[in-house]
Amino acid sequence: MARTKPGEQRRSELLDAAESRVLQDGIDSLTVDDITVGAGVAKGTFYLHFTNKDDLLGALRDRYVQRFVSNQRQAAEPSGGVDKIERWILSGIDEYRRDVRLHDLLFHHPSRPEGPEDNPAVDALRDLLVEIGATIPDPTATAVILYHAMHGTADHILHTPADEDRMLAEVTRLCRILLAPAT
Amino acid sequence: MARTKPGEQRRSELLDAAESRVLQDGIDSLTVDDITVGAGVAKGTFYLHFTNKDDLLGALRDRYVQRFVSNQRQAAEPSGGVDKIERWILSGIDEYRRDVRLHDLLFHHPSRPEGPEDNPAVDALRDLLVEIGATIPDPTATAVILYHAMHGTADHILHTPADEDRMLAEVTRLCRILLAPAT
Amino acid sequence: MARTKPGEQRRSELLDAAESRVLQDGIDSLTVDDITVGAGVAKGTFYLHFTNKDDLLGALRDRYVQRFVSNQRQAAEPSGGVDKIERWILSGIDEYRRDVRLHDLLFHHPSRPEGPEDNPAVDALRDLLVEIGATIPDPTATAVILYHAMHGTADHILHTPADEDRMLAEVTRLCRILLAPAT
Amino acid sequence: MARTKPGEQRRSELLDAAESRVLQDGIDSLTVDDITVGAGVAKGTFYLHFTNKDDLLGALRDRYVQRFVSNQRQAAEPSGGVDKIERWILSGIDEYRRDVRLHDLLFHHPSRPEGPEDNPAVDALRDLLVEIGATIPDPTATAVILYHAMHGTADHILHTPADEDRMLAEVTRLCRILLAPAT
DNA sequence: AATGAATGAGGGTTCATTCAT
DNA sequence: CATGAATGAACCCTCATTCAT
Repeated sequence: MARTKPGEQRRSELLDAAESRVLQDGIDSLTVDDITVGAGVAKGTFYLHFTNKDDLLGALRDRYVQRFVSNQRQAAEPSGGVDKIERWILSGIDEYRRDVRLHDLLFHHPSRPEGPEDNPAVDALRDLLVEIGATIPDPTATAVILYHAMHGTADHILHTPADEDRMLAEVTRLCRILLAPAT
Repeated sequence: MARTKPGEQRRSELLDAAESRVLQDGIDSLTVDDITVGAGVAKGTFYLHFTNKDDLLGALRDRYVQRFVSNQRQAAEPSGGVDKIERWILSGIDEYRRDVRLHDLLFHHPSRPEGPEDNPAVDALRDLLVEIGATIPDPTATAVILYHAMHGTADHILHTPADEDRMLAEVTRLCRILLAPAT
Repeated sequence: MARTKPGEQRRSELLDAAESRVLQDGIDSLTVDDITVGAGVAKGTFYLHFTNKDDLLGALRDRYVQRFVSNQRQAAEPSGGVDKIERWILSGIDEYRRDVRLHDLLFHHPSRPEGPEDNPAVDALRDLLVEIGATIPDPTATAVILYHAMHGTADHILHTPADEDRMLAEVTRLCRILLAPAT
Repeated sequence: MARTKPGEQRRSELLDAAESRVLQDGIDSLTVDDITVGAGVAKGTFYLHFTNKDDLLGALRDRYVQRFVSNQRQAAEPSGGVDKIERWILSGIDEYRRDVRLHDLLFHHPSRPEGPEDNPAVDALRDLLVEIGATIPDPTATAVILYHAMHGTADHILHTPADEDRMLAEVTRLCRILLAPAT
């Protein structure tokens, strides 16, 4: 039986198996055994691809962020002006809602290394604000706030799905108000 | 030496010791031994006051929330109108900044029981918005967003202290815009 | 069932169990499980008395040395002059032969911390040489050599028991020659 | 690139790599990976030349002994009489000092198979004693003792370099006294 | 009310060895 | 001859919880 696979694929399969377990039971109960059994390999194989469990968690986080920003970028692409921001925000909320569980599990876990570690999503949003030439005093500050409003909105909708419509409406209002050309 | 103390005091001392260790090293590395040594009691004493470690963590969370809302209420008290909201927000940011580490450690930890579990701070903010008669379409939605903007701002300032002024300015702007009587 | 025992006794029992396993199979195959099973306690109990396996090995070495020098001292006590040295040497050989296996296992093992770490037996021998007023140019150097001659003799007898008599005779000759008042 | 090399050379390179790693970190931490990486070959190649790790360690020991006795023989060659013994001893000390670390690492390690296994160096010394016609009652016994005195002296000088001169003087004295034609 | 010795399940990591290519 | 991905048994150590005193 051909057991050898290209390195990238094995690594991916291990990440997939880990992600799936994390979604089921969280990081704390995640064991290397779980992962390797899930990926159909022996325990030692894990250490051929990751130096230890934290290394894998880091890889999981990187993969998450990469997927996220790439999706969001794609969704906002076609539009322009304030619409672009709105779409970016709304697609972000959408994506968060789909993945928020994984997000929180991965990023609100003590295994995450300390340190500032700036948020690529905030940076992307700031760039977008600049790009559309929004008439705002401080794009960075606005980006931070919008980003957290987006995140909080997604969270809230998850906890209270009934509030979905009103929350989306309010976020939209916030967007328009914050970015409206001051008259 | 009289080693017996009133139950409430022992319990408090254990909570204090635990909180102090959590602030130093996080929850994951917190052991019952740490706590009892910190409180100057034997290991078994812990189980006289808490049924298990998670029970203590829950008590720590309750104490945190109680302190927080009570402080914020006090700070906003004297003012009225939009000022009251602004004060509430700014004092919240202030307090978060002082305690955000403990907050995140306690509330972003997998030991926290799952489930919706509504946020008393958001409720308090909504009540405030209603109380001052803000002319907004959806006080609840606005409260959610303002709350997360507040939290995100505090987080960002912690990571990037240099941004303090601009962030506070932007949050103030947000408050005024969102709550401004629509003209 | 009264499971609690005085600390010193538990510690001793663990040392005994470990020593016994080491004598059977050497240090490399010694596991903490072996030790605790041998001592009739749970695994965790081991770590109540030793910080880790190396710590226990160190304790085993200390105990060995203490026993050794104390026995040797006792054997040499009654005599005086060159006789005292001879007795010390011969009792040392005797004891080595009884314990050489344990000695080598403990002291010729990589787990032993590096570093000079002077040999208490050599020191004791030097003191003895001085005490009896041996007419030798360099008591320290003579002590080193006699000590190793003793050790080597014991080793050789163990490997080749048939040589016992001749080896003891030669060591005795060596003693007398080295310490004889130069004429 | 032509990766194939004559068997003897590959084997030698593997031995060299292993010896070098042993000298740095000891046998316990020596891994087959270390060796093959050090020799610039793949892991599997190791098993083309040695049946397992212990096999390689045995080869390392054999090589060591071969080198040692051949060097010592060469050093003693030119002289005769007691001088020859003295030279043999002193060159032995010299060589031990240079290689004692490797010696101890290789020969005081549990991986060494058990059993009597007589010492070729002692045999060589006994032959030498007989050859020069030393007037001693028991050449074998004397050889054993001299050999261990030599080894112990080398050890001591390594631990306490300051004692070098006095130790060499004492060993010389011992040689002369032990071998001196009894008057 | 308080103690603290004892428990024992649980999991991360290492590494010699194999074997399909 | 040579490769190196894969295997999986083995073992140390942690720590929440119990319970006899």
